[in-house]
Amino acid sequence: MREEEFDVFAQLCPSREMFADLADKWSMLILMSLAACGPQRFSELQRGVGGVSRKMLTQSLRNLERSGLVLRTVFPETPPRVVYDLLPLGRELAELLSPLGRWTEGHALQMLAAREEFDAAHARD
Amino acid sequence: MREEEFDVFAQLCPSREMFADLADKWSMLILMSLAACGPQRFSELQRGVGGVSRKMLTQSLRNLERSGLVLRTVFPETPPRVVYDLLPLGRELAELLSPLGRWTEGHALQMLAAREEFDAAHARD
DNA sequence: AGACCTGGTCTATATTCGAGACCGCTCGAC
DNA sequence: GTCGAGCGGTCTCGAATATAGACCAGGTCT
Repeated sequence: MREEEFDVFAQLCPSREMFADLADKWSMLILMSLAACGPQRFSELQRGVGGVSRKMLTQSLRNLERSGLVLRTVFPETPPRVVYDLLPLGRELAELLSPLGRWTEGHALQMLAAREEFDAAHARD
Repeated sequence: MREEEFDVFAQLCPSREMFADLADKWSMLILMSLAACGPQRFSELQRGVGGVSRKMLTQSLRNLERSGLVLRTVFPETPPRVVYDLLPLGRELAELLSPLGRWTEGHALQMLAAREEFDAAHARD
């Protein structure tokens, strides 16, 4: 029993909603950065994940925090420090995500070549 | 040598551009569907990937085709059939993606619970 | 004192998405 | 033969979303 309970391919399945939230450029890069560089504060993450705006960083982090993947800790020093770290659930996920990043880096050239070929073939129309 | 050549975290790196294209709900689900159910025609994919519009399906498939991940074949029968299948590059990627889908299905409940807890904690403000 | 870093929020604009109409073609039912 | 449906798309429109950048109240550095 409980096989087939959840299905990411089904539009109305809760797991699909979760998948749609996680299958996002910034969320994935944030988790990968936390996995690769350890706990980081807000501005470290912003520098680590090149090109992310403060708004999207805040938004994605809140989402990850809400889903129990990331822990946000405020150290009440002066000035206060805010540090983000992976929770066990987030670490599990990040371990599936990191290979994806490495694969992309390793195959970027092949994909770029395919794109040029495709574009050349379709320019002749 | 050639270590550090590509870096998905760098905003201007070609691999990051590729990553941004692939780290997309529909592209990932399409690759996963092709990996799980084998070659499929356009309308089969549309039914398989619940909730995708024809527009986004076309767009994502073109993108995957352009990057050399997916092969589009038109069988000149009457009426013509259009079949999409994974190329080796796409199959490699799909093999990293599928675990992600299964993980999401397996941990959806935990994440939903975390969300409820988070929302409850922040409603008391 | 003036400039910068911190962790954000807010707004205005640009981009993207989803819903649905439309298309020409072919098939099966009536 | 004609009505409706399925095929593989394209086009358009309004709504949702992303990006860029200003702003903020503190504290630190020079």
